Amino acid sequence: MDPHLLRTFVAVAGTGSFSAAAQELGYTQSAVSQQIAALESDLGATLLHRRPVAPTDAGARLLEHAGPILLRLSAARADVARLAGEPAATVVLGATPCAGGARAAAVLASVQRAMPRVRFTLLVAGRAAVATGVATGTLDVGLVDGVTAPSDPLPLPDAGQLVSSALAESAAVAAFPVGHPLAGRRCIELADLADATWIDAPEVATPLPQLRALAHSGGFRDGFAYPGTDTGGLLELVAAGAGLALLPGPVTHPGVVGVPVTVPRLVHRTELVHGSLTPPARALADAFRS
Amino acid sequence: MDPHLLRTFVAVAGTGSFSAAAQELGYTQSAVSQQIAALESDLGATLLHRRPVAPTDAGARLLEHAGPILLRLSAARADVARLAGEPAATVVLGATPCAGGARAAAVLASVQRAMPRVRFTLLVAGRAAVATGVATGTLDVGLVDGVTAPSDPLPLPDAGQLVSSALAESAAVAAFPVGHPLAGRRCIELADLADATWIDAPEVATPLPQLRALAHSGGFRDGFAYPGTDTGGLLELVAAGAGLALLPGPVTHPGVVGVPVTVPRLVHRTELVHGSLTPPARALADAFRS
DNA sequence: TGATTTTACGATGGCCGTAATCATT
DNA sequence: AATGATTACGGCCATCGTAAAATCA
Repeated sequence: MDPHLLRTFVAVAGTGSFSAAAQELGYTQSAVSQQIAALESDLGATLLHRRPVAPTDAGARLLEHAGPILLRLSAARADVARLAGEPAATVVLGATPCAGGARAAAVLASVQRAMPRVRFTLLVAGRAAVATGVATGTLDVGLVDGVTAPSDPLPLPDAGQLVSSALAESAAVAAFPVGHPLAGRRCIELADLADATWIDAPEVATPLPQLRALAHSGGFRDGFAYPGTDTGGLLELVAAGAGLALLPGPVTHPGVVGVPVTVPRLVHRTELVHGSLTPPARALADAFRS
Repeated sequence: MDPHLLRTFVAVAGTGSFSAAAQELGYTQSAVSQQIAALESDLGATLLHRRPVAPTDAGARLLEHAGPILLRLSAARADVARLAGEPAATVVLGATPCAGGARAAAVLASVQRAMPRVRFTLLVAGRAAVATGVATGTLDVGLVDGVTAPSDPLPLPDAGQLVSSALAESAAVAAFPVGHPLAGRRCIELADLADATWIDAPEVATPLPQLRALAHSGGFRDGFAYPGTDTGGLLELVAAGAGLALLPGPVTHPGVVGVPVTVPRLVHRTELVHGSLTPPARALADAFRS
């Protein structure tokens, strides 16, 4: 199972086309066809239905493994490179929208002042992008926020020895439109909200699948998807009655009421996450922790 | 980073010799040398010191990744094979020594009676062996026991979607030789034992590194190592004053006193663990859970 | 019929083994 | 010296690209 074959397999499964995958990877259609054939013969199973091309059961199962394997592979490469290469003259901090606030900017600026020779950069991206970026070495340090139970860490993709430490916690708040029957409550149980319609805003609120996991429930019907990274825009949708959302911290938006979730007690936590650190990156991480 | 190269790298690092690794893998010394050279040139870092051959810092880091990657790779292969291959006529149950007790045998026998066409087998092995066996498909179902906090699952090597569910829990008990100053206590805090000498018996008691993690302490000095799988033998050592041990359940052995650990509250739990299940393996798993 | 995957085939490159060389104890 | 890693070299196999054939919509 050559990683190359794995990579073209996920490309083919992702694009749903041999030719598109070939173009994406800089191969010939023929080469892709041969690679898939080789992989299938190696594993002794057909991985893809052709015309239309879609993963078989076995292929779908392989896909679940392929992503993490490829991720870990590049994490290993980046990890070794960081340890063996010359000391990097640049440090990139990745942050999710909510985590990369004023404090992040201030810390970054102060460390930059202390080490003028090193170039510090801030890069805002989604949760998954920050986590994989840190794992693969694209980012030196990550700031990730999300909602969990107080004793549990934030769920991160497995890419080896990622260190994460909590920086701050605040209450997790469910956002209702005014006039919603539950909007008057002082506090609320998550289970009561399983039947409501929710907005799936994975970048700025809590991803729905995670919400279902936290509540041990299959509910939480999703209405709109909100791929944006702007809290205000999401709250507009909530005010308009498009659905509920589980957000960090207090909600102050016309037409929206925030109620803290008490059972299970949920917190919005921002965590600092990193792999092995170059010296300047270590300085940045230490600055955040102090 | 071809998995082949990774595999020979861990073999070389493990044996501490190019020639030994070559023999182990069925290669020539020359081939191994070339593979290591290729890997080092690919990663742009020297991974091994030569003469004596020992991993460099970068090599050690790579080793931390290589194991899980290789494990996951074979897990993927096994997973696909199980899903695509013909229905297996044999089911292998792996169990750690403490977990594979009378109940395991009884359940196995009853399922065997119900499905005479399928061959059910019990295989007793260490924790790690059972877990990796389940992950790589060598074992269909695993029974693993160990000590943790009540709310935490047992730590398992990451090999994808392993399902684990608790079967039974009992108190975790620290074993003292009679006459030990703490042996008279009704209950005990783990932190009080950090300065004591412990026997490292990873197969039958709690591995010391895990103990340190549970107590958030660097203590727990290790005296003897006890690689065996026999509780009686370990308790002989305890009685002789060789050190303490953290064990499942009540201790009844001459010269040894057991005291339950209360802070943090620790339990000895046996978990049922499996990946995807063939139908007969599913029957076995269901029998255990009911 | 047309788009798309598969097969055929020749060329290139990679990898292993044999054997000679080099280095360290 | 002797053990053990590296380098040199030749042969084999794998994989890619070009191009023709086959297959499904």
